[in-house]
Amino acid sequence: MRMTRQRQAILEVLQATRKHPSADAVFQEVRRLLPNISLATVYRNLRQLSKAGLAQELSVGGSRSRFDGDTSLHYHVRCLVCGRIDDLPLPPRKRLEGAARRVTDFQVTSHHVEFMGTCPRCVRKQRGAKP
Amino acid sequence: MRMTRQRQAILEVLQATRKHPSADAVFQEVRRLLPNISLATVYRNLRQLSKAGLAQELSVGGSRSRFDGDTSLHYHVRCLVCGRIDDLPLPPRKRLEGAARRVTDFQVTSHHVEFMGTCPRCVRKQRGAKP
DNA sequence: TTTGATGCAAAATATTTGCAGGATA
DNA sequence: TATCCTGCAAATATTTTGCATCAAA
Repeated sequence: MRMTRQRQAILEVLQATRKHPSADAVFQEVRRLLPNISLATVYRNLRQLSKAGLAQELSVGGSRSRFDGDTSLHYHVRCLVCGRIDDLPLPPRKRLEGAARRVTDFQVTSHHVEFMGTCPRCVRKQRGAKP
Repeated sequence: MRMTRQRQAILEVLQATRKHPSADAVFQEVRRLLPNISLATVYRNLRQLSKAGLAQELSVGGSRSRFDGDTSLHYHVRCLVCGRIDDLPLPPRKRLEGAARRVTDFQVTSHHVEFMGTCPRCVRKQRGAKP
């Protein structure tokens, strides 16, 4: 991966803030250093940097919302290959919220845990595809 | 809230599946019952049902991705009022992944915890706005 | 009846892609 | 120099909104 001025600048902006900016917010900030940079470049680099492990995308799983008719507190697993989401029959760790309250001044009212990995179907596909 | 045929149908679809469908997937499904329903109605209802506690939106926090220059495993708190996201200095519960593996056939490789609530600034605003 | 809800189309937002030219290793 | 990368514009994708009309309570 080439370290272009644009990529460099995006990475710097990302590492200099604690604000978890959106792509557009990164764009606005980087623009102050490189006024000609384009939003497309920011998008491309955010994705590439995330893939390379130099940044991370929050609430992974793409841009579309997913809905659940089960409103009880329960956790999810998401397949990083195909996007499939399953429920996880795991008792919720309500006590995590207590731990969170001790280290933040937010009023914490709920939490959610998402596990990530590969679903059985995609595991099989990957195994079959390699040889 | 009026229980229209559309709302009824959307709710039924949502409760009949374990697939955590996107808005469009719900639309396609509901269409089989009510061929004239519009996508806008589905969106409006998904939002309203979620607000009413009859459904829930996964990976809450809106439609835009957020990025983080800190790639270490750490948790986040999100303000449900203004969208602000803070890091949480909480030691990651790596052992959660073991618990997850015991109840799913996904290959679990990582996890993320997001707490939700209200940030101090919005708490103050709400207090000031009431009287 | 009253008023919230719908369908349609258009607008607003968010993200991705094709392509010709430019910069990095 | 060989590619990978960029900027621009156009294409997609996703979600929201205005408005006249409809239907639930």
